[in-house]
Amino acid sequence: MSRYNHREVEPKWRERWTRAGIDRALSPEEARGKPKAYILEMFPYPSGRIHVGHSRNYAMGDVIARFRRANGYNVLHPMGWDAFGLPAENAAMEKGVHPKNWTYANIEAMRGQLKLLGLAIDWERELATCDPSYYKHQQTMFLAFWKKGLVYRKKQKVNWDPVDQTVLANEQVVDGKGWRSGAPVETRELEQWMFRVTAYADDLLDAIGSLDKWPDKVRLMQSNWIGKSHGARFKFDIVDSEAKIDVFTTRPDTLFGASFVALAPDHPLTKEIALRKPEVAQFIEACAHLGTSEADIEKAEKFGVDLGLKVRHPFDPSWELPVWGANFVLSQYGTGALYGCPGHDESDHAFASKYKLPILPVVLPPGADEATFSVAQEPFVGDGVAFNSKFLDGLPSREAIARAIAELEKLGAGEATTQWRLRDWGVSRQRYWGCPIPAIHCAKCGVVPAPEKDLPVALPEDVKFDKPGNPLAHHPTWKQVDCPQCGGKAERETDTLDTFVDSAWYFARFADPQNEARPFDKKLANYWLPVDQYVGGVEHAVLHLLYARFFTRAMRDCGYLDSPADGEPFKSLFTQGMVVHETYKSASGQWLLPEETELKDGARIDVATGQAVEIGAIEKMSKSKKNVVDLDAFVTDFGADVARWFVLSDSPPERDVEWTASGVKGAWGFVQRVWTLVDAHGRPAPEPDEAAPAMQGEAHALRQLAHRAIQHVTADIEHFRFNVAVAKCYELVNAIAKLKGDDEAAVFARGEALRILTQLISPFMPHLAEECWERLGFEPFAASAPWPAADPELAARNTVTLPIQVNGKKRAEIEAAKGAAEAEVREQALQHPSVAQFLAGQTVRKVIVVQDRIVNIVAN
RNA sequence: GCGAGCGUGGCGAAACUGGUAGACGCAGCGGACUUAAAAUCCGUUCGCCCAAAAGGCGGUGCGGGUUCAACUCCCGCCGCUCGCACCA
Repeated sequence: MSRYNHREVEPKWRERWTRAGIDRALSPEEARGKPKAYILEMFPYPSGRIHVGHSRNYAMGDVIARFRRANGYNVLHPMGWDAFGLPAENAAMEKGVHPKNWTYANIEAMRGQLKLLGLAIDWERELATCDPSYYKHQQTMFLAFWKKGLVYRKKQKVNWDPVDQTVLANEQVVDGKGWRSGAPVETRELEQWMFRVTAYADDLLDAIGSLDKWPDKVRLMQSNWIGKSHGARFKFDIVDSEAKIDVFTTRPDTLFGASFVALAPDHPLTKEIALRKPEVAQFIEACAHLGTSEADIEKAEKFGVDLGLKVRHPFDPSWELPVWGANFVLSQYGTGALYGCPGHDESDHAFASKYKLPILPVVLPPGADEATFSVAQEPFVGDGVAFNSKFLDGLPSREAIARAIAELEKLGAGEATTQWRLRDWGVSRQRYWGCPIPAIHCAKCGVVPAPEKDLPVALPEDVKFDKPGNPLAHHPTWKQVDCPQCGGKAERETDTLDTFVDSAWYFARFADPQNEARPFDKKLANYWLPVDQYVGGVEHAVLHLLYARFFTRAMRDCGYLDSPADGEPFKSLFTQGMVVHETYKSASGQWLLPEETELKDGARIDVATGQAVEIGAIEKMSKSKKNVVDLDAFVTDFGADVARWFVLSDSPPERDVEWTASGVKGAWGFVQRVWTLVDAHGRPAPEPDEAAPAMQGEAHALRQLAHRAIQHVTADIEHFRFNVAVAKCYELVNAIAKLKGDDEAAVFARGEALRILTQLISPFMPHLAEECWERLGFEPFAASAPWPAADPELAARNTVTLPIQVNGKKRAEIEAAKGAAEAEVREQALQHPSVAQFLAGQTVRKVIVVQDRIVNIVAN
């Protein structure tokens, strides 16, 4: 009897796998007709070290990758590093390390840690986005996009992060704060590089419908983000002026309920009037001081100022409406101006109530009475029937909208339009540690592309981080260059690309990561894409996934790839839950690592001081709260398999799992138990196709259970029900342990069950599986063995236990042949003694027999 | 405010298209082995009634409904989580 020693076993098998090269993805030619499966986990940012919390994401992808491989797929399961980004520069400033050295040292450390997990990854395809051999191609594509009109420059108000000293995309502003720094965002006007994401707005929205293997939640979030609304855009003529005010509305049917027009504080007209009207200038000033955080918005009252202008109603030139500046009008949405219809819009109602503007009802809710219906207290925002609206009267809202638009078009005042919430993606970042934008500014020629032969435009390495701002711009010589057009003195663009650009196409690069001439070979990309299974956190539901969808379309339209033709990079997406852990705080208020505490007499104490520890919320493992469990130490103590098994076993994969000592203990115990059983069996297991000796009783029952387990676990892995698959494995182990005896039948059944168990746990605990595989007399690898096939006859049930209910309450059980005739089952049920007892003195009204399921007798 | 999801034992959770609620794990309890502990193994565990067994009653956040049958479907509440946030 030998105890399972993971410290020897795990490294041994990893070494053998590597030597045999079993994790290498085959070329399309080598694959010879095998179907392909591209399994990918969102690649990590090399922040320093990996903790067990990170492992869940990779463990899930690895289960799928190994499962697909066992099922005969040519699997691509690569790993890379999202390696550009601010933390490297912060480290440079804090510790004086060069971002490059810091990043590569982290990659080195994290690669070693990831390898400890025994992931079936094709490491030959590893890439880092900060490597010039990677970003060179990104620059090439940037130029191609530029040529195609998908890249442009625009002077724009931008979100400026005062702490990180850089521009942020709208998507990176969370509650008015920088997503990374947490500092309140300011606005600045800057010349920006933009990606024309809106060129694909319609397609990006429509295609969401075809992403049936994405979580509904993510699809909804993307739809909302893109935010398409249909409506009308039209002009109001300003009284005593040639000028007009352009507005957007989704409800032109309520035009006869208009009582004012409102402009955004930074609308050009508002600003113009502010020059001569101090109260308007004051209003603008007041708006600028309003915070944009959640709390601020909630308590921000609507306010405005009368601009002193009048406009004519498009349907009735004699009807004049006042023009106001209002704080609730957004300059970035629509035209930055709207007409207020207080009767049928919440904001307009609040505004009109405050400033005593007319509130007119023009839409009658279904069932309401025209004579008594009022909107004085509450606006009605739903659909109904137009009234008080001249030629619209009597039309249902939908028709009234169409009719109103037709009228606006006839008058030449406006037209139907579509409005998007989605805006183009500003990608300029005033940082050093990012992909340089391959453009040159020439005083004579303007902004010109860097010549393709000069790519990559590489980052200089001799940079200083001694002052705030962009070190590239401060570099003494780097930006000096000759204009490729006129040959005169010119300057390089010093902005770098948002790191979300790097991650918007890395999955395509994995198809052909060593290609020097091109981003990737078209044929290879066509072969591997789309990613069949993508696994990552929900936090990327909008940003990364939207950008990747945009990029794939842009790459397709610039001729880099043909497939996926629909431009969808990720066929199936799974968003996994986090690993959470209790947080601990010392008496002095410092966060403590779990290992800095211990349980003593049921209370948790600080090891250093012996004082009680304050136990905080159970949160996502994070460095800042120190509620992390280091991977290396854990693997040394318990092994990678225990970590993998545990993070997949306790909770459904989409839900968070709490890392607990007892859970670890359970997984550890299971590993030992499996090994003990295999080891104790002490002889080779039968080959999968070996004929079984005749048997009945417990041995036969074990065979049945094992073959059913194959069916269950197979379906569970397919459907991402890892926790249920794990439970089935426990069940199988319990059954194997129960079967005693050393006769031929028992030995066969046990050996077969152990072989099946080994194969079923192999995607989850690959090291243990190999050790068992070898002990059972197989070679070379459990990891390369075909997935076990269930014998349909064994897995099938020939008898079923049927519950018998009387009036919906279970009273008895009977054994019946599977598929037994209804009449037979019915008789058996009615005659059952405990059923008869309940039927005494009652009349049977009805007997419901659901085949192989249940019998219900209705009596009274 | 709008939208989505969730709510099941002491805990994490199972339950396929409505068909035996609580699989499996943790913790607990009892036992075996041990001088003892750890480890391991075996048994047991939703609550209530009954001395116990047999058995019965109740039970999936709350209140109603549909159905022979509801964790599952419908209506109305309550609570939690996430996303969006003055989008005209």
